[in-house]
Formats: sequence, C-alpha cells, structure tokens
Amino acid sequence: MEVKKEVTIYDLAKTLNYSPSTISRALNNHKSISKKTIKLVKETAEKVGYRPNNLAAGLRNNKSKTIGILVPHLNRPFVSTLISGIEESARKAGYNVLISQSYDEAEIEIANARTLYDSRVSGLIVSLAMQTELYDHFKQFTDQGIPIVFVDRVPKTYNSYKVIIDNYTAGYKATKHLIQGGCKRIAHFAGSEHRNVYEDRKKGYVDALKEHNLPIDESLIIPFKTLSFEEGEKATKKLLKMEQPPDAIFSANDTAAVSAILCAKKMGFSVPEDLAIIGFNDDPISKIVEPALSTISHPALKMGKISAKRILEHEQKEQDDLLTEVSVLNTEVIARASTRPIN
Amino acid sequence: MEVKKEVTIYDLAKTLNYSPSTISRALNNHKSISKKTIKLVKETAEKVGYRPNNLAAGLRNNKSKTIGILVPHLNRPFVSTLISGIEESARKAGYNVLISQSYDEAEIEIANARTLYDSRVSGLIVSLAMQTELYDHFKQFTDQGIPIVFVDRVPKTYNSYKVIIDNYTAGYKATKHLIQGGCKRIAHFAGSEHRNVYEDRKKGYVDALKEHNLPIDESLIIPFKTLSFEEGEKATKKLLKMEQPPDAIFSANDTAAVSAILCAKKMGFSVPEDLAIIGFNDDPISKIVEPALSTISHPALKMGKISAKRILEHEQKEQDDLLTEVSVLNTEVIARASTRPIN
DNA sequence: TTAAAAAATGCAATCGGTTGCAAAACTAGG
DNA sequence: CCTAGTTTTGCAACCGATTGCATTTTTTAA
Repeated sequence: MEVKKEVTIYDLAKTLNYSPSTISRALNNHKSISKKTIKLVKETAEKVGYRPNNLAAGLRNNKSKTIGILVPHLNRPFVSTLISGIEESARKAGYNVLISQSYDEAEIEIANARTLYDSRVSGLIVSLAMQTELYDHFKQFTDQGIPIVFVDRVPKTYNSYKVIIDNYTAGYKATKHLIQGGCKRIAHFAGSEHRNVYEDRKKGYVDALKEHNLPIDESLIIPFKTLSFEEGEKATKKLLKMEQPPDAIFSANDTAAVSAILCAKKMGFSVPEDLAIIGFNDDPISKIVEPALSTISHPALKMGKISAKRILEHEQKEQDDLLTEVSVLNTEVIARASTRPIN
Repeated sequence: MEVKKEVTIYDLAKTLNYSPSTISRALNNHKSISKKTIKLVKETAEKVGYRPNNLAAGLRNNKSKTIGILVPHLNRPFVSTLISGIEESARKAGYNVLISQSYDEAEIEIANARTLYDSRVSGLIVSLAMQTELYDHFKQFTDQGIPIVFVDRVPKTYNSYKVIIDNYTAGYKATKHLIQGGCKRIAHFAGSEHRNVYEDRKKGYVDALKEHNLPIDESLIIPFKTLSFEEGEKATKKLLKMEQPPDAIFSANDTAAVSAILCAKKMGFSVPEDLAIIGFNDDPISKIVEPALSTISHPALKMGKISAKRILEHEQKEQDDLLTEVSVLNTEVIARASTRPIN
C-alpha cells in the first residue's frame, strides 16, 4: 500500500518560496508576518492538504495541547457526563483529550498516571480510585509545572486545583429532607471513608440527625465497598429484617438506593410510606424507578467544564501560583416520589 | 516555579558512558544489546526517574501509539461501555486513547477527524453521526495507511474494518418475539434511515411481519429523529389514541421504549397485556423500569475490545491488505416482563 | 535623496528519540 | 597468536515544527 507523502511546512516553503519559519509563523498568525503572506500561506496549505503535525510541535514545546483524564470507571453516568463536559471545553480550545480508567485500583491509577505523563499532557484531571492513599504518582506532574485538577473524589492534602460539590451540606440536606418528611430512624448507605465524598456525606448525615435530636445508631450506618446494586440489596434486606427497621435510607449513590427501593417493595414494604429513600447523583435510573427516586443533583457536565477551564487557564498564568484553588459547586435535593412530602 | 530538568536518554548515555543509541535500544529490548547492558540501563533509568517522551518517539516513527475515538455522544450507556472496552485493550498494549464526540453532527465529526489526524493517531475507531453521508474526512487516514474501524454505526460503502451486530436479525428476532407472544398489530419506533443500524432493524421487523403473514401498516412505523424520551412519549400517545391502537411496540432503542412503558401506563394501558414493548440495547434503565423492559442485548464491551484489537493487529500486518473486514457479533432477545411469554 | 525606524523574512539550532550502517569488541577455532 | 565470525556498540541523519536573533525589505520622515 503506497502511502501518500505528507505535506510539511518545508514543502509549503518550497512551493511558495518562503522559509519554513515564515510558513510556521504564518500558520500561527504571528504578528510579524504580513496579512497578505498569511492569507497566501493558509490558502495554499488548505489547497495542498497540509495538516500540522502535533507531535512535532509538541516535542518542540514540550507540551501536547492534550488534557489527560484519569477516572475510576468510564461507563458510569456521572463520569461519562463529566468527561463529556471536559471534552467539549477542551475541543473548543483546540485541545485533545486522553482518557484512562483505574478500575478503582490504586495500582492501575499509578500506572496510568505514568503513561499520561509520558504523553506530555498539558494538564491532568483526576477522580481518585476508591482506595488511593498515596499521591506520589502525581508529583511528577507538579514537578514539571503540569496542572492537576482533582474532581469529585479529591485528596485531602494534595496541593492543586480541586472541583467538588459540598458533600457535607448535600448529606445534611438529604438527611434533613427525610427528617422533614417525618422520618425518625434513618439508615445510611456509606461509601469508603478513604474518599472525601463519602466521608463528608456521612458527616452531613450525622450532623443533621444530631441537630434534630435524633440518636445516631451505628447499626443503621452500613459501610459499603462499592455501593453496587447487589450490595444495596443485601444491606436493605438486613435492615428490613431488624427488629426495629429504619423508616428511611439515605444512600450515598443512586444505584444502591434504587436497589433498596426494589428490594423493599419485594419484601412488602411500601415506599415511601414504610420506608423513604433518597439517593445521590441523579442518575438516569432515578427517574425511571417507581416510585421515582428522590436524590441529590450532581452537576457532572458543569464540573467537567470547570475542570477543563482550570487547565486551559493555567497555561496563561504565571507559574508561581500553583496553590490550592477549590471550586465548590452547589447541589440540591431533587424531591421525587420515594420520599414523603415535607410537613 | 522552577521546573525540574527532565531526564533524557542523552543524560542516561552520559552517566552510563554509552551512546544514546544503545540506551534507546536497551530500553526497547533490542536484540543486539546484551542482557547485562539492558539490565543496567533499565535499572539506572528507573533510579534517576527517566520517563520516555512519546512525542519524540511518535515524531520519529510518525505514529503515536494512540487510538482515536470518534463517537456521537460520550455519555450514553452503549458508547461509554464501548469506550471502556477500547480503553482496556488499548492500555494493555501500551496505547493511549484519544476521545472526541460529534454530537451527532456531521460537521463536528469532520472537524474532530481532522484534529485526531493531526495527533497522528495509530488508528481510528468511529461510530458515525446520525446524518453523516459523506466520508471524505476519513480518506486522509486511509491514504496514510492508518486503519479505521467503524463500529455499530457504519457506512455502507467505505472500505475498512467494521464491527457490528446483525441488526437485521436482531430486528427480526425482536419482532418475532412479540409475534410469538400473540401480538398482531406491532408498531415500530424507527431511527434515521441514514444509519445502517436503524435501517436494518426496520428491515428485520418488516420481514418478520411478512413471514408471519401480518400486514405492514405504515401508520405504525414511526420515524424518529433522535429516539429520545420525549419523542417516545409523543409517539406512544399518538399510537394509543388511534382508532385501532397497536398491541405491541418494537423500539429501536431502550430510551424510547421505556418512555413508551411509562406513557402507556399513565394512559391506563397495561403492559404487556394491552401493549407489549421491546427495546434495544439493554441499557441499565431497562432493568429498572416496571415492568422490566424486554430488549436486545448489545455487546458494547466486547465490540470495544474487538475494535481495539483490529487496530493493534493492523500494526503487524502487511499494509497491502486494507480490505473490508467485518466482524458481526451475536445478539439475543432478553425477555423480561414488558413482553408476553411465548405461547 | 537618504537615514532611521518599522515591518517582514530567513538562518540555524533545538526538542528527544530511532535506526541503517559502520566500527569496535569479543569469541572460537586452527 | 591470528583470523574469521559473532556480538555489541556508536555515528550521524532524521522526524516536523518552533523561535531567538540576524538580516533584508519596506515605510516614514527629514
């Protein structure tokens, strides 16, 4: 298969009788090139099918106009929407997007961070794996002045950009919503305490109970590993078989919450009368399940766009200010049929 | 912010008193380098924190160990799972994955194809935008011997790899499943005829009806633009208000099918007794809706893995055989509660 | 008309690996 | 100890774009 020779700026230079430097500058709208020349060069480039070689430019500049993404799983509603937001903003700015998933394993996260680094990404957007506790694998980026944006699942200590929601308040609001519906024995499906998101949601839950003088019953706080459907079913079964079952559940995600709805119904409990349930994320399934799941909004698209913006802006900035910069987005309770109306 | 100087093979060469060529070869396990040297070089590289520069290597080789992906929307269950499969296979082979979404617009698809080309991807995996009819923007890849894998939504004519399901048979099976449940007046939610997937599903539907001596009623075949929830509701309403409403719907996707279930229930029809419904894709919502949606399996993860494999294998091959090579995966009816049991 | 200022363009080095070919180092056999 | 053969390593060009600095061309003003 004969491969067509690619057109380079050298070819353009030859045909137009200019030097490669002029061609390069013309293509980049350099101010020292006359508009006439720029026009000529661009038209010719178009005509002969010239395509820039990002690898060459990237090598020279030591950065690739590429944003690297590192997330636990690509095929989850929140994550894929987040990425969609990143992609949209990045592309508008002429940036490409490299993705990788850690499958919630710290080891894979580390390996992927290396690979992304090897591609000399201009910036990195990370949502941490469930159990990641060491952050050494991000140091190589920081050392090179490559900006990192942690999004949603962020480290407590690492010095960088962060884009999050106020999980504490969200957990508080969710719990309060249940209390206002008259619930008194509220269980919680809790995620890994390693991750801020779950830790904070739980804190909000606890504080809401306290504030309304409800007892904290440790047996109602169920630690989850992955907040999966199966785990949710198991937990619900266990809870509803208690002597004194809860009258509500605040689940740290929608998947487990939906499984709770289905499981409760199967066991003859009615939702929300016997058991009110509120989830977290506003996944598509939350609108479909019956009764529709009350939940907490999670502005995935917006978080993606902001994350990308942080990276893109960073390029302009003086490098001296790589301090922690946290963006906290608002969330709210989306009241549907799985919780009782507020008194 | 002082940026640490990066370690290159030249630095390694100096410290080890070897030439850069030897270092390069050692790092790539070239056979003409002694095992002793390889070991030494690799250990030293590790110790001093050497990281390869993919841009440099890519420039020299004119390919970047990167797979480009071009899909309509990232945040759809089928697509994000497809990408997850691609990512997994690619990463195992040391490849990176660049993503872009066309938002189902031919124009954006064209622009993104250019950008991906500029990054000198080693291969391209594409699921076409809804209305794409010209394929010129893929020619630049073919001209350079860069393999393209069309997946799911593929062009009819373009010469390249394709990974699809047998949409015709799937449509046929879905319809037959309804017929076997005793349905006689079966409507169809049809997607854009520009895309093979929808065209073929419809053909399967038509042929199944014919084969069972059921009339083809054009008023029961509803053309959809995007197969969205809203479109589904509207279509369902219209159908159920007919003098002689259908007793079943075969929807070309799950989203519209689920909306049909909800809408029918709201209108007082019972599913599947009055109206049986079958969807397509096996999205997460199909298991959650009540009654659970019967549907057609769609092996997204597998399709992703196969697509990636095609690209990776292509590298080995002699370049002469860039012929069409189609992989057709099996799908099956997943019978749930929204269709009647087979007689 | 001419010198000075401004605008436009070119030279050549550089980014960090890769690779064909030549050369050096080593091994084995006589 | 010498030579042919084998193994290991080095030289130097190359991939394509970018950019500081020098140089040429054009414009402006005296």
